Amino acid sequence: MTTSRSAASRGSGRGQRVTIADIARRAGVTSAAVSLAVNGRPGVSDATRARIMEIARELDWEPSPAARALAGAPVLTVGMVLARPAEVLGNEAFFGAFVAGLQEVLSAQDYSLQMKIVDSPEAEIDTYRRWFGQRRVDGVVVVDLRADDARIPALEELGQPALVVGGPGHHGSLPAVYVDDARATHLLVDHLAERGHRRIARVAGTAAFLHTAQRDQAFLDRCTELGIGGVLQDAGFGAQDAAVATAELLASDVPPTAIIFDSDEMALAGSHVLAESGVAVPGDIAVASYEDSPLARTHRPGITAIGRSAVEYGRVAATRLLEVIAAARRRDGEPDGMESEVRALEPELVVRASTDPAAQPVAG
Amino acid sequence: MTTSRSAASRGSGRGQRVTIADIARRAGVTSAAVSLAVNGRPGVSDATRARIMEIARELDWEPSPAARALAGAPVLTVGMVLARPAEVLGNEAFFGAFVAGLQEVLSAQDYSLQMKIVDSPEAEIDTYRRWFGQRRVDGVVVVDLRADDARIPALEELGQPALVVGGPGHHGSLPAVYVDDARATHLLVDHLAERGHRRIARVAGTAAFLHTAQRDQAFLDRCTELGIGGVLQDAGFGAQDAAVATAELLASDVPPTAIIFDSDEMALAGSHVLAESGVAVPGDIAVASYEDSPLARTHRPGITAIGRSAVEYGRVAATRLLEVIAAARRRDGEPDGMESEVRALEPELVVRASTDPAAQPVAG
DNA sequence: CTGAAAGCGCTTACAG
DNA sequence: CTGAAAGCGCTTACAG
Repeated sequence: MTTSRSAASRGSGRGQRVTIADIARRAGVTSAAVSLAVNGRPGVSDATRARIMEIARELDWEPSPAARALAGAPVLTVGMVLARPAEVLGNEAFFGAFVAGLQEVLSAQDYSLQMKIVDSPEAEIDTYRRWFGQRRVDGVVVVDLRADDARIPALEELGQPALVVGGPGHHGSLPAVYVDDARATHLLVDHLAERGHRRIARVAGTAAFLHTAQRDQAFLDRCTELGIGGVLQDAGFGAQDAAVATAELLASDVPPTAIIFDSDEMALAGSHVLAESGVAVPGDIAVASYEDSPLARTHRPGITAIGRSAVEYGRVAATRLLEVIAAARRRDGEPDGMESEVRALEPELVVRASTDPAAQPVAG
Repeated sequence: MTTSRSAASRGSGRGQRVTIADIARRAGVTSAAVSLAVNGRPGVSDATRARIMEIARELDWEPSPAARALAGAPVLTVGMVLARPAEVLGNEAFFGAFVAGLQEVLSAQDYSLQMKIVDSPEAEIDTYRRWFGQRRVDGVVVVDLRADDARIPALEELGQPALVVGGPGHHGSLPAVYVDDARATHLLVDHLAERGHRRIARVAGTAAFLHTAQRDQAFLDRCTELGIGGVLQDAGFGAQDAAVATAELLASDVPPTAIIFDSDEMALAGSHVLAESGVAVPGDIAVASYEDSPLARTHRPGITAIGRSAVEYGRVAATRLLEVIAAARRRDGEPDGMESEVRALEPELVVRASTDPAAQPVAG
């Protein structure tokens, strides 16, 4: 510590940082002019703007996000907090794919995703409060929506940009995007009914989540409408539970002739149980899934599934959240009405051999 | 816009933010004293420190990350950039699990993960440059290590905390954590050899990644040592390619009696092909995987795999990076020697019925 | 269209 | 152990 470098090592970094002051000096203008120029705001002539931009490029200037944030500009970060154990998330195909889709859109707009894992919904709400209090994020995306979710009123009260993934309903006045699960359920049940099934089971995921309840309801309703027997089998979480649920269905007095699973992971696990028990798919029992994946596709027989990818879901969510953030910034506190708009993703059915032997050419 | 709120709406936020100045006023000290107190630094008496902390809590004070960062404190964020398409990432079980593990450790230390998807290694390097230039991150984790990876020298030159996931070798002077792939390969090959296999195939993933090459080498070497026939079959990416590779192996003149796949996704896809072709597992051909997952476990027969979970890998990586960041901060520019230390995760073999019929009780 | 200034909320030497 | 001040790098009214 013999050399003096107090000025450099204090403050923000390595010392040789180039700032708008440097650019201003070179351009013979004030730093305010530089700020206006680089942010594309009116207030400088085209000529000086061009000169300033050129110098900024020459000097390899990078704006300081900290300084910008401190001065009140957006921090270009959106947050997502997950109240589930890491192990569980890691096993969910949905999670990685959804995040990847979010990232793709956010990165393209120079936005970052900030994630945090907590262990309770209370801790999740607390995190939102702190994040917005600290101005750490410009907005948040809320996943794993539940019925009467405590996070919704908390977020409404905070009055900050938030996008709910899930619904419809139970997202209060917040904007939301969701896959139309009722529609997806109809697609699945109708397809099976058309193929002659009269006794269909649904192996359902975690009951706490709203979409699970919605699928349950739609499933039962549709079965009633079509006059076919619908069986509901709860299966908690993941592959293990789905395997158990499938075994239970097999053991019942009158097993179903078709099973719809809540995810590809569950469908695969269930299929393994069927195969092990010598049950032919789809000959004895047909199999379908609410979620598609490469594994569902390469499985033999290929598994009929709802084809809305989680990646696409992530993209739509990110796009919508960015809109909400932009709107909030524009009105700066005044409500605006249209930002609570809800957007639904239309599900599509991908028919494969697990429900239709003709769907998959032998040389596939 | 009739009400005046210029002072409030300018600057950082909603106006009613509580700052260390507010605390200082209430406590009858300067804001400098507050700063020292809340950061646990010496310079204030225990009594005033306690009083300050109490007031901070009462006022519900939250430090401003922007202000801290601008004043030179760590930004409590680590970055990870991925040069792969979102779709590919989304399908990788490894990705989600690894991120979940990272998150778990980082969140506990109040650190955030910042991710970005780019479309080339050059863009990745550029992102590192900008992130550190902007002081957006305190460190980065580098994944998908390649042989002679251009990112390594770039990061070395930047001289900022970085942790390489992968190796050994090819990570230059940077600290690294890796799963010992040579060891994992021995575990797999030896296990198969012990069970009498004399012709083993390896279905390998993307050739560009270092660990693929290392597994190739270790595989060939070990086969030679044990005097058994080793077949290498390249399979590019994911389920589809693995299915094709497996079909090709089946079509060869003398098919192997065992196949080792690079990931659980590939092993599952390959198993589907085997099942479809009427090949008994493990009777005709045994199957093993370098990566475990719930699906590999519930598959029938359960798939023998290397049991080091990606979640755990993420945890170790985060822990190590945090150490490196702390060390860098302590020495403030002076090299320190021990932070380039490399840490290896010891792989474990989980034997299941895909290689050993006795391994899985029928009533599993 | 341009200049000069205040302010965002902290941290960190430097004097007392 | 405590006070007073400078500085981090921006943005945003406000005057000219």
